[in-house]
Amino acid sequence: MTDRDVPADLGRLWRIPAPARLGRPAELDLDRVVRAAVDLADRDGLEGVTLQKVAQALGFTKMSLYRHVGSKDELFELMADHANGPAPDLGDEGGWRDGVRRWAGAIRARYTEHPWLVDMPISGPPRGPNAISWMDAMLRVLRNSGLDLGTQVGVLTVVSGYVGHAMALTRQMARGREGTGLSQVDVEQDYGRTLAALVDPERFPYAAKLFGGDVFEPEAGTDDFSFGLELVLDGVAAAIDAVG
Amino acid sequence: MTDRDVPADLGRLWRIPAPARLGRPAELDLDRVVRAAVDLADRDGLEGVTLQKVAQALGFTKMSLYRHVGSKDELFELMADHANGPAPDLGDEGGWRDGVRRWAGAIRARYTEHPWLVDMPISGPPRGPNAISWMDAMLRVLRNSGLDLGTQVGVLTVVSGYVGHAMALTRQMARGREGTGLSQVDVEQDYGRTLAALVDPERFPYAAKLFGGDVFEPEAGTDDFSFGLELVLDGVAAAIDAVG
DNA sequence: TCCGATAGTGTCCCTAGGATACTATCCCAT
DNA sequence: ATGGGATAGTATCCTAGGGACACTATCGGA
Repeated sequence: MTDRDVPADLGRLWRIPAPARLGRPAELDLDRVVRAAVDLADRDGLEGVTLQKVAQALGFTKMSLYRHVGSKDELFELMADHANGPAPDLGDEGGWRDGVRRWAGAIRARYTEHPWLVDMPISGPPRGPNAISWMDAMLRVLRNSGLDLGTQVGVLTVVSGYVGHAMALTRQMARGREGTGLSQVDVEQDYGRTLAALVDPERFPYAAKLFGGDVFEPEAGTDDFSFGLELVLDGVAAAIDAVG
Repeated sequence: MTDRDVPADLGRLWRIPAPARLGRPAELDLDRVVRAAVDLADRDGLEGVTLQKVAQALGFTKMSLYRHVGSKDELFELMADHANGPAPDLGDEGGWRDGVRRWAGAIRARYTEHPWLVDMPISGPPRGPNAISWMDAMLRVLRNSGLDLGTQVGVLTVVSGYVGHAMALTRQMARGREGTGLSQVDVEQDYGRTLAALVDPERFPYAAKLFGGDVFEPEAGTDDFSFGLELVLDGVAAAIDAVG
């Protein structure tokens, strides 16, 4: 029940204050380290984050960071939780479907602010306080849906998985020809055309039809993100109907 | 239409034979390199794949690999396409829903054979021949669904995203306490209990209810994978109904 | 037979994460 | 006030990885 035997990294994630405060007081603190790392990632991407550079940005040496962070992987987890931030208040208007939509939109906005979040190696189920706050927000939205808790977690998994995956795809599309001044539309077009040259209609008839067609040509691109989200929401609706 | 101006890495992905065959013939070839790398990853995970070790496994020097592979990232892409393998024949029994179910099960099996696939940084939309074959298989399954091509691609995105994300979660759960002889159930239980100590009911009432309850206690664990998949399938069904 | 293209090698460099032993600093009890 | 001990930050070193580059070895064709 208490903080006893919480592993050190979890303690830092939750900012549990160290019990003793003896000796020389720290100039640096965890949040400064994490913030510096997040700033770096915002500018240069996840690859751009090295202990060296983080320390440099703070005016300390690389090794001093290890006083506050157990390893680079731990720093990554801290960065992710920081960048996710606490979930916003989603309000109560419109029932569960609107609520989930708002939840998805809100977390999508975070991904947009911090695109490197999608590059983050998935480090298991949510552990940090902010991750938990997003979880809490979703469970709140679903509280009157009639679904049992386990199922609500299942819905959470599917929805957050969808958002993450959709963002990753968008991101990597945009990243492909990064230096070049090509737009998203250009990249998709280029993608479609290049593959059209490679995909043999004998071998892959259906895919060939896709690349041969104009799906990847500039058009009134229906909002892919919304499409997938509404599809998932329809699935949730079915689950709720089934429970009645 | 021809192979002209296909980038070198794509050419290698599709195994387009080099136009000229002058000079000293190669002892090594792309497939041997890729296979060795995949074997290594199967044994030691993605982290265990270094150019050094791949070369060593083949009895060559590290730098010789660069004759066949442009960079480590390219090797990763080649590995992924190789590990995915060509999609199996999914048959025609049972309509689209059974078909998609089989598709998901089949690709899930590949993830199980090559768990490191989920660690692979998402490198954008499918580019390799095997990735295309999975795409083709899904489009084939959906060919009589009444959905237009763009929507079919949307369904593909959602389904494959779901499978990937679900596998990643499962994997990282299992990975958490790897050396320890704990079972999946133990890990989930430990996770739930640890977080129960951290999640304050005032701050996160709904999440606290979750961790305070017995959702993460050993029980007849409903199959999480199937649950999410059926939810997604219900969403697809709704999309198909909407089109009529 | 030898020229030139290609395959594979040896060596070097840079960067990264991290271990370890050190010095500097400050609180607290005497 | 003061010195001992705990803590913060530093200097130095190591290992490993990716990759550049110049080199040698080996073959096919004119």
